[in-house]
Amino acid sequence: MPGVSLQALFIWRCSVASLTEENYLKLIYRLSGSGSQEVSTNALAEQTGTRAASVTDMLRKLSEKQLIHYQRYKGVTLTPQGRLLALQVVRRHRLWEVFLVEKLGFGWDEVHPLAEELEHIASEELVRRLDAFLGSPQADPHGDPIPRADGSLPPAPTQWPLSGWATGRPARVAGVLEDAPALLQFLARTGLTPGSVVVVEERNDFDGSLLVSV
Amino acid sequence: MPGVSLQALFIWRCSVASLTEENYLKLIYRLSGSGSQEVSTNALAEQTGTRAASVTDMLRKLSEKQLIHYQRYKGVTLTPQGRLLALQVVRRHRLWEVFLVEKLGFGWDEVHPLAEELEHIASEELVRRLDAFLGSPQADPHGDPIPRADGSLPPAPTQWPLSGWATGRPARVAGVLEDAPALLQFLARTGLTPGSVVVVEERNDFDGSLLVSV
DNA sequence: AATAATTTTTAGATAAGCCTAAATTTTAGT
DNA sequence: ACTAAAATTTAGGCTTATCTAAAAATTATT
Repeated sequence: MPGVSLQALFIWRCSVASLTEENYLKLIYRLSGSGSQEVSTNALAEQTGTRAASVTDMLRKLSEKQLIHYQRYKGVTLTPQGRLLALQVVRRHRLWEVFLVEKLGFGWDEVHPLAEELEHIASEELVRRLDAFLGSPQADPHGDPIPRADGSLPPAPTQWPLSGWATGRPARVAGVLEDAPALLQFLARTGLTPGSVVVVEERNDFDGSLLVSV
Repeated sequence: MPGVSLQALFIWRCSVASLTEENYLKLIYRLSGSGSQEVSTNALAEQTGTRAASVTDMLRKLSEKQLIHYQRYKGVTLTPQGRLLALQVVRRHRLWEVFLVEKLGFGWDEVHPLAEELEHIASEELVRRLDAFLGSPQADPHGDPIPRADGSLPPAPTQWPLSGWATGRPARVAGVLEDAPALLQFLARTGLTPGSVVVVEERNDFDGSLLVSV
């Protein structure tokens, strides 16, 4: 019987990322526009609420773990492994948001902070069962697509920014790009929720504001 | 208008405990037999999988936060605040276990590790809604009582003779009615001790004997 | 192209939670 | 009661993720 060289074996290290590392990967994914552009150290520092020096430390670490492509002073992008991890975190986040809204009756504008905590529970079995329990939803309560278990994305419904929509022509709200609680609460109060139908009444070009009827 | 002394105002500091601190409080609650006896440093070290020196560090910290009564070399007990925090963690743990079994279809024996993670999400609104969603259960899938939001405990589960229990359905041994030493030794040898979980595999009606797995 | 401004990195420090090794206190055995 | 054993604490270090301050690289301006 011929010997088999152990050098020939490779394994996937699963769940290599700490909670903090997961948050960095998720953020890099978001700021890079789903993975296309490079993300700067300062941009990450601003979004994480930390200092650039701390970000640099973490980037070196993620780079050693082969989760990002990183060269000093040049910004970062995700590797395929890093991208998959980021997408799994996003998947968990959005599934929990569906749960919180559909099953527990939370408002769609209240669930983001809770999902930020729930998303870090990495059990694949849990995610599989949660997904089935919710009926394998394609989008979260904000209208954002939920990545599949393999990291692929369901087709996004075609969407345009409301700022470019013609006045007087009805449009259905597909989602909101920001997740600042104050903004989401304001939108919820005025009825500007995903699925609602709105009409742009006036466009004020001097400051870019819109007068919208729901 | 009469002045109101600020000395008359007391507040609850909410969520004073880190994840690790919560785990210590929960463990002290359990090892103290729901708060009655003192717990030793070594007992905590054994259960947390850490060294006694690390436990001492944490005890000093919890003591400064007024969550435990602690005197060097004398063991610890929970203060009322510490006890309430521990009970809230236990409440969340057991509610999530009900969710995982009843809603996601996990086996009752698979849910503990997941609940260990979910229990640390401290949002009171989340717990309130989860409780309502589950129909305010009184006990978790193992039959353990779920503390109420105010820290009170529902009446302990009623007890039945094992001889009348359905086959295949797990049961927790509550006690033994006889005290013949030979019987108790036999039961101890086979692991049939109070607190152990058993399943009746076969019932032999001809002689009333049971085949039980522990 | 040279310099000023900005961005990013390096160097050295801190707090939480853990460690080992050594000292101390308590408990148990004679 | 006195010593041996066990339990507990103290002292000093390590790692992770953060910080500030200073140095280096890049980008922008003149």
